[in-house]
Amino acid sequence: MNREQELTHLFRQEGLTPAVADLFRRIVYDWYVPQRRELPWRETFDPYAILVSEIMLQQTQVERVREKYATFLAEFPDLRALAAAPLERVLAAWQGLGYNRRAVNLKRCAEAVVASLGGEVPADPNELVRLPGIGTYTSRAVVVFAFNTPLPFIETNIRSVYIHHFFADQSGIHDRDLMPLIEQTLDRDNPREWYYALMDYGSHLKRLHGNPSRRSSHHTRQTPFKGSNREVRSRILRAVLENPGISRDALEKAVGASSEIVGKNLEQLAAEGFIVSRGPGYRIL
DNA sequence: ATCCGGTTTA
DNA sequence: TAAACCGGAT
Repeated sequence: MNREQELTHLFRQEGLTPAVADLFRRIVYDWYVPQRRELPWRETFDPYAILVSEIMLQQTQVERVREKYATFLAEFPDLRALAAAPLERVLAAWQGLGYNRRAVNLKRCAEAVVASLGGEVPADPNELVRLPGIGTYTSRAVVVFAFNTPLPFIETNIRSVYIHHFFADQSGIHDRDLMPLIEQTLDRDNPREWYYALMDYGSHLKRLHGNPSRRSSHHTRQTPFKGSNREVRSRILRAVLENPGISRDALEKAVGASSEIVGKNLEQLAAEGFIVSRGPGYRIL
């Protein structure tokens, strides 16, 4: 019986005892130590840089973030720089990452921290989660990675690890059943490194075992991008970014959608703080 | 053509 | 709970 089978067996026999937790951590760390991914945001403890990386990593693969992270930080090296920057520059730096409202929210975070939190990223997840675009995952991940604080949290790679080892032949698994296991197996001596290990190992398991996270009750499939409103929206934003002051007519031509569709999206983008109508045309707020 | 993923709003 | 939100890799 190999170590993984032993883990499954022991877990079924006695539940998540300290011995089972130890064996589990050993399996994860033994895989991780020689395989550790070198990622730029793992080389800093700057809470701002870590916040930037976590926002970028929402819904976005590591390889796509890697380069943008460096150029973004070069242009906006700290919270105050980002807070003071024109939104137009921030959105331009964001192009290629997708989900542009993350960039708007990130800038708003910077403004809020500078305006009312003394310019320091809070070390308390309950403070962080009040900021725009920061939910339960990001608030805890930032605190764990920036301050090495032992807090339980879950995202897709972590989910894969726990489903693979503790729910091997089940599906429809809810996060509420995973969180206690995450809590009880947390390496309290070095939570930052432990979560790196979980994430790298989980990413590996997906390639090896066909994404165990699909067996989560939280797994969803995105509708096609082609022909979607998301596509129209991104084209509008890009057109305004590239042609400040663009007229409504030119915008409709550039986007290739009906006047009704463009108008509806323009309203939404304005309501979300992306775009303003000024003079004859449209520009970034 | 299909796959991947946190947060917010309804 | 469901639906909306992006772009690049495969």
